[in-house]
Amino acid sequence: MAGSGLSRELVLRAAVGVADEGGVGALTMRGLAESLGVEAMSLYHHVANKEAVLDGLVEVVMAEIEAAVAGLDGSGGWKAAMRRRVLAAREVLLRHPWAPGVFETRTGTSLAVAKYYDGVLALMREGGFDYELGHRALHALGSRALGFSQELFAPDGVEVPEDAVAAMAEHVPHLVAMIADASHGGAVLGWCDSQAEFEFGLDLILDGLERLRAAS
Amino acid sequence: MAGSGLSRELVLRAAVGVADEGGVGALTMRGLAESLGVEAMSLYHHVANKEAVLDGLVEVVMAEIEAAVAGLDGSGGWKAAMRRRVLAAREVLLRHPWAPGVFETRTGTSLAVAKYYDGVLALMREGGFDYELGHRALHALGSRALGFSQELFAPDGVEVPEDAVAAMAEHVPHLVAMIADASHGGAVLGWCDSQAEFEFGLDLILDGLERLRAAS
DNA sequence: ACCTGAACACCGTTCAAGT
DNA sequence: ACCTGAACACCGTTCAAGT
Repeated sequence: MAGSGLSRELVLRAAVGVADEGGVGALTMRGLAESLGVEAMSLYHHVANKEAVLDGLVEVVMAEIEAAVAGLDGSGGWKAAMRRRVLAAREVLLRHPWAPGVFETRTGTSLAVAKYYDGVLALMREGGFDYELGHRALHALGSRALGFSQELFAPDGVEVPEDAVAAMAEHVPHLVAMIADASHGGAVLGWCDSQAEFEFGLDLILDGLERLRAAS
Repeated sequence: MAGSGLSRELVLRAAVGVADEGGVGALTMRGLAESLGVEAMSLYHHVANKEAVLDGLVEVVMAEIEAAVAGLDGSGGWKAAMRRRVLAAREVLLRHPWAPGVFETRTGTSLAVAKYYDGVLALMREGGFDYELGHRALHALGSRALGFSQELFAPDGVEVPEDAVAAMAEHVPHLVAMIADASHGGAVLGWCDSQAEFEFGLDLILDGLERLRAAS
């Protein structure tokens, strides 16, 4: 009777909301249910278990990425098109900072992710890659094709307290000198413009691949 | 009286053993205690909490890596030396397949990891990098400097069942064609020689960096 | 000082019962 | 068909008590 109207979609949408707000650590079946105004056990009528919720999270994010990628300009050669695609995917992931961590535990089983990489491979095929180089290119890009890479320090722009840096200083003289040298730097390890760094690494790989393609 | 003689070191060594056998998922305070023939609460006299155990795990693995890297041949220029260093680190990580996942949740706070990257940066400095390019190089390498990168499919050599591949086939035509084309391939997604793929990606980045260094 | 049992506040999940 | 309360088998961790 005009009841709750719970559904798999509603559950997953709520799960994304919970994760966006508090990270995957905050995502519990009980908490998720509460955010839907329902009892925890009701969720099990729409998803098999928590693993299925996490699988669903990947699906939702991949759908957002596919939507962002769908309307993209394909001109300017494979490299330019790939660059646009990756940076569009990255923008989606930046809205869901918990997503990379979830992806890492499930790539390999997700059809949505496989489809995305299929599109990436198609783009390279059109650009003149044979399957062997395309295959290696996929591995060389790795998660960068989806717009993320492991950060070394202070992953999510976390500020490292000044005294922790001081305590480290004598053990990592080169890192300290590097920070001091950085024109854009304060004395924190979280100073990096990670977008610029991401693009640098991406271009390094794309340029390398283009060189190999041209030589093949 | 010749008692248990528990210590932080013993606890961490046992924790590595548990993780090696069953993954981090199998690592619980209660289970860890049992593997030491002790009550769970005894652990808290030697480590602050579970987070501290995970921090310690990183320390232990980094110590293994530093030991492996210490005796390495430094000849042949920065690129050759770096390649040897990264592959030596990778060998250690292959013995602890759970380690990358733990690293990803704590790089940024680990002094041991910072020290390792300090060494990597030192190597590049000696090879003629200025701090700015060295900085970018660290980000471009990312976790590859430690010997691991995100795998796209079947992360740990997990075999994807044949029927799952068949179900995917119509949605990922290029991936299917790529697999069919692969000379070394059966019809599974887990076919890759991931060591060769890792080295390909590593060399792509190292070659790109050397080009930039030489031009600078 | 180090170790322990009982207890607390959480988890995911099962099951039998409700409507 | 969908939702629920109680219960089970786990967690990490605190606390007061033992030696």
